[in-house]
Amino acid sequence: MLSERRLQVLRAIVQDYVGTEEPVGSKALTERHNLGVSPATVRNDMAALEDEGYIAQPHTSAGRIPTDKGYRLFVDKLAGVKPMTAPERRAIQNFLEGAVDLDDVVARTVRLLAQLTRQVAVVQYPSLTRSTVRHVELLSLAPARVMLVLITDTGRVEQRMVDCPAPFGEASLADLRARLNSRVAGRRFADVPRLVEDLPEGFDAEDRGTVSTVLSTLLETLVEENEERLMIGGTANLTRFGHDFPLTIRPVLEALEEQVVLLKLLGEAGDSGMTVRIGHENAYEGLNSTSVVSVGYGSGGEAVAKLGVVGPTRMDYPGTMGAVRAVARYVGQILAES
Amino acid sequence: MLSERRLQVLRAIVQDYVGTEEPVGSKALTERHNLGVSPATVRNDMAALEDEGYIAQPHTSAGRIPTDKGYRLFVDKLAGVKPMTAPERRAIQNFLEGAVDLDDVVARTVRLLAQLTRQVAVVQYPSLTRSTVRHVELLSLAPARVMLVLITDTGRVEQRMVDCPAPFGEASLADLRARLNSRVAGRRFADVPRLVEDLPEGFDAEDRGTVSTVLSTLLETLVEENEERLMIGGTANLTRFGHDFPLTIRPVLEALEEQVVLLKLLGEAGDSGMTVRIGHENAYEGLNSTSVVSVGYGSGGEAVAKLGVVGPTRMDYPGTMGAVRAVARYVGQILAES
DNA sequence: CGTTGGCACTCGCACGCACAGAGTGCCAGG
DNA sequence: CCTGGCACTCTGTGCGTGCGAGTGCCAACG
Repeated sequence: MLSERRLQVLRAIVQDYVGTEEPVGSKALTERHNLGVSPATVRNDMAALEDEGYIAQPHTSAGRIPTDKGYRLFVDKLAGVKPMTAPERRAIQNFLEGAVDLDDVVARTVRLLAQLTRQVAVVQYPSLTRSTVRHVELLSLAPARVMLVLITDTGRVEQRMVDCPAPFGEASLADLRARLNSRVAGRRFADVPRLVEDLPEGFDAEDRGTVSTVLSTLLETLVEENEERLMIGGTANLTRFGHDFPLTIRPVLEALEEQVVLLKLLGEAGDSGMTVRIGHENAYEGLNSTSVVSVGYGSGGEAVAKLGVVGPTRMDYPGTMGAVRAVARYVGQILAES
Repeated sequence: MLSERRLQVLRAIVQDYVGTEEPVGSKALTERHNLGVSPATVRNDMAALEDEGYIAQPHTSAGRIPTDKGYRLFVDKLAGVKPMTAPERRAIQNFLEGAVDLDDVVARTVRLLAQLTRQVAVVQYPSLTRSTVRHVELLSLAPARVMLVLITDTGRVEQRMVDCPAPFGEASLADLRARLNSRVAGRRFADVPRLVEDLPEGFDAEDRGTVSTVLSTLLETLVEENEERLMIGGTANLTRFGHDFPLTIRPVLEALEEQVVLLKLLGEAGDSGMTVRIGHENAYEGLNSTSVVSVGYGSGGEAVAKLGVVGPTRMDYPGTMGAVRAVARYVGQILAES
């Protein structure tokens, strides 16, 4: 177990390194933080910290920089979440309240997060799984062609074409529309399959095929759209990454283009509370020199999607976590209102 | 006017520089291209080309590199469009045909373009202005709350909430839905305002306010959605930009995040045929060291939107133009089929 | 007059080297 | 356990040098 002072030294190292981006030495430490001990003592502590794997030196006789393990300890034990100031909170709220629709909410959230944290922001669209159906609309475009429109309680709209096995009259269509909505409106997506299971039985034999086709398309939509979409922004902040550009930045850009990777990244994060994944804790190799701070957000008490930021492991964790948490909270409010 | 040989020299310089990324000298030129003259002669020609502003030297006694003006001449007079090979064309077609909906078509197009050109791809969603209305759907969510869903012939769906000034019965809603669709279904967006102008007159006084509100929301949607959206991809290719990273890449990333800038960029390009904007020809300052190759694409004969790539001025123009043209052509086909 | 070979000149760049500065590890003493 | 001192190890930087690529100019040639 590390002594109290050694933890303080680690904290000081992380703070200084995040600020200066340069390896920090024993002398500089004692000058900038009044630890009450001499550089020599700090050197001993640093040697111990290095033995434990919390810090490392890039080359012999250079200062120390935190390792992933060091950051981990810092985040878990040494740093709190820095709350936003009142003016900042007000600014966030104002900015988000200007949104006109769901797309706009997401877009504004991305901009906001990127600006506050000066890093790359990632925001997942509110998930369908936990959402409820507001309305299902069926439109006849041709005798054997129906358009299915699904409207969710988060204001999202999905549409699908359905090619029917047989012509389908307007009357039958209206009938189906009515029965379908009476069963699923207001219900959770997860419950829909069970609720519509026996629906075809109420129809004439000739229409039954079409009804089944429409229903299976609906179910498909529910599942498929679970492969959720997301929006990213603030990629220009990647230029503040480090000195050795191309090599560091390229894999990150590639990861950001792969929605699958990002979704997995967010998905792996815990469902409740804020998650911080540091460096090699990220499964995806390209993100080994980045940290991901993510948190769930949602309209009610429970989370329907996640948002977060991707930045260098050398980041201001307390500040970033504060910003992420605050934004998530206010987005939740906005979604609940609309 | 430049002699034939001098143009050949310019062409050779551009080709070599694009390939090697290094200033090209007179000796190397005569070796790699058999111009039939000696280095000394080429030197004279190069001096002349430099006087005219087509090429420049980074520092005294280095080779020459093309200027924006040089690239311009190259593109206009010296280079054709390199057609895609048959296998490439087949690959493009296969890849695009796998798309399941409009979003997917656009997403695939972006990926494809980025991969083919190894540059940043930008694809505009098919524009609404020139599209036609397939269907307008009205849904009653609450007594005084209607949801308006607009479906276009390109398969795009837009929805809007409408708060009615007075409760609006199901019967009136069905009536409005029917009349509205009989007037606008299949018509061009541009014609819609004229077509619905006198629609409120056919309704009871108590409903007239609501009808007007719905109609004006519809018109708003048509206009607003003209601020079209776009999708970008292949940003990882920015890492192949040049040697002096952060400075070059940052403004480009910033520009790419500003949809407004990109839309303006595409909008400024000519409506028909391919447009190439080189370096300082781009109005936006951040893109002064990039070239933009864009072209319109559309489902019928006429263009409904644009797509293109953004890359360093030092790019393979014939190849890039070939890829852009081919992709635009096949996307048009796909859109026409669906 | 255009083309050519020759020649002197100019830079940028890589290399070697020495030096200062920062930081460490270790040790002996308080 | 803390502290001051000391020797050691690196890296980054500045400077001088030599090399090579490339240019511009000029005189000669067809």
